[in-house]
Amino acid sequence: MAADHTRNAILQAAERLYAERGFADVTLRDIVAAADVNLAAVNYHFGSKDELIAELFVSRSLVTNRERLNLLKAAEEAGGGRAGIDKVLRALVGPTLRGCLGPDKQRSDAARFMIRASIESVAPIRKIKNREIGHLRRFAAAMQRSLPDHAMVDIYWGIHFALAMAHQTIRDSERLDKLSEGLCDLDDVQGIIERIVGVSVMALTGRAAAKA
Amino acid sequence: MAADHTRNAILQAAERLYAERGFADVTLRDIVAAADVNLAAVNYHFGSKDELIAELFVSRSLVTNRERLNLLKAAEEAGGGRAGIDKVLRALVGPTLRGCLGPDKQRSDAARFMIRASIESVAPIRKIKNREIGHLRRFAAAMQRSLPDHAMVDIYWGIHFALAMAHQTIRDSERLDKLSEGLCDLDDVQGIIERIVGVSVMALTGRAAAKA
DNA sequence: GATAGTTTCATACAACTGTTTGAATTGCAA
DNA sequence: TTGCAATTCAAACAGTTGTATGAAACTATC
Repeated sequence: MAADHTRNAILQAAERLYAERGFADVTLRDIVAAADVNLAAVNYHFGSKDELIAELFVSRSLVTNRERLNLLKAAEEAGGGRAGIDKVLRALVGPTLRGCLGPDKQRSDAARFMIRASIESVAPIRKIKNREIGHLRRFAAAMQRSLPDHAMVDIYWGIHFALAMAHQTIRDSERLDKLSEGLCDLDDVQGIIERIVGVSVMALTGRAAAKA
Repeated sequence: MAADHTRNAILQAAERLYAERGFADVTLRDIVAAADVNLAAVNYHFGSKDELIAELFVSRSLVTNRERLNLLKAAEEAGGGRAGIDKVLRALVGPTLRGCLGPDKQRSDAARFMIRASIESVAPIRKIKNREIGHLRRFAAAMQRSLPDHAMVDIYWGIHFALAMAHQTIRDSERLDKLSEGLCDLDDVQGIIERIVGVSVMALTGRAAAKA
């Protein structure tokens, strides 16, 4: 249908503008101007501004979550139902980091949008984030299979810390870059992933991780 | 002066309201109503809404930063100019965590305000945060004295990860609580500090930390 | 107790926001 | 072509926001 054209133009323009300028100072009028559609089109196609934002965020989250679970599944199948803890953690933090870090120039609107979403915490997105707990539980279960004699409480703290490091690196890569005067190479995504996985494995097991 | 009364009433009301409801949906009119002063008083005493927010944030930050540096200084003096890495890290993450975690009921408006400030990222605060790098460098220097044969790049990553864990625990304690179904005790502030310090020390040295 | 400076107040302002409306247009099926 | 639904459009709406104004009420000094 031709109507999809308008819908997609709005989604694409919104994602780009939010990625570039943040949620706070992008108005519907900015979006419709960029998408070259009428102001009323947003409410017609999405119901409200918040639903537009939510749809953007949900669709992007689904992609990341699917990738995470695929990696986890692959790792567990390769290990006969049990994956090494480093592999589980790599499946947890890898997709997001790969999506959101790396050289600025090649960062997609989608990636920058998700970075904004994690920095700015706007109402419609905040509500959705609360539903991601079910997703994390599957990683908790996998980690328990990987470390059968660990207490669950330590596993939860392990997930929490791993996500904290990944998240903060995405959120505030600028501060680390300034603080270290460029010493910390934020374009070396694979190196960062290994660093975070390494620390997380040590946090959980008290000893160094296997190399990737 | 009697004029200070109005100023302080505004500051106090603003802090309480921002702490309770966040920056997004507290207006100047809410603040002046709670402070029982005239609408124009905010612009008269602070210049603008943003300057009011900035003043609140700066004054609260100064308190935390001073406490951090006092702890660091004390630890270094006790160690003859060099503090154990665990003590440096405890000085870095302890004050914020003690201020912002612990049982809800006893959390002050100031603490909840700072939590909001870290979650919601509003423009006037974002600008100020960029100036905190000088403060962090003093911790980097102390860590270098503590671990003289470590590369600076690892020390920067250590600071980054330690702050990441502390910050995320404050930001998203709710998610961890839900995920772990209460298993992770977020009221045990000292326990959390030791957990974060422990992981950070391991991340830096590859071995377990000394007990507090 | 008059005066000058500070502080308060009610009110208006100007701009911007997301949303709604109802008519015009388009696309498609019969 | 006709009829009907889906879509687009310009315009207005209703509400909110932070800020400015100028007069009034204070306060302290001489």
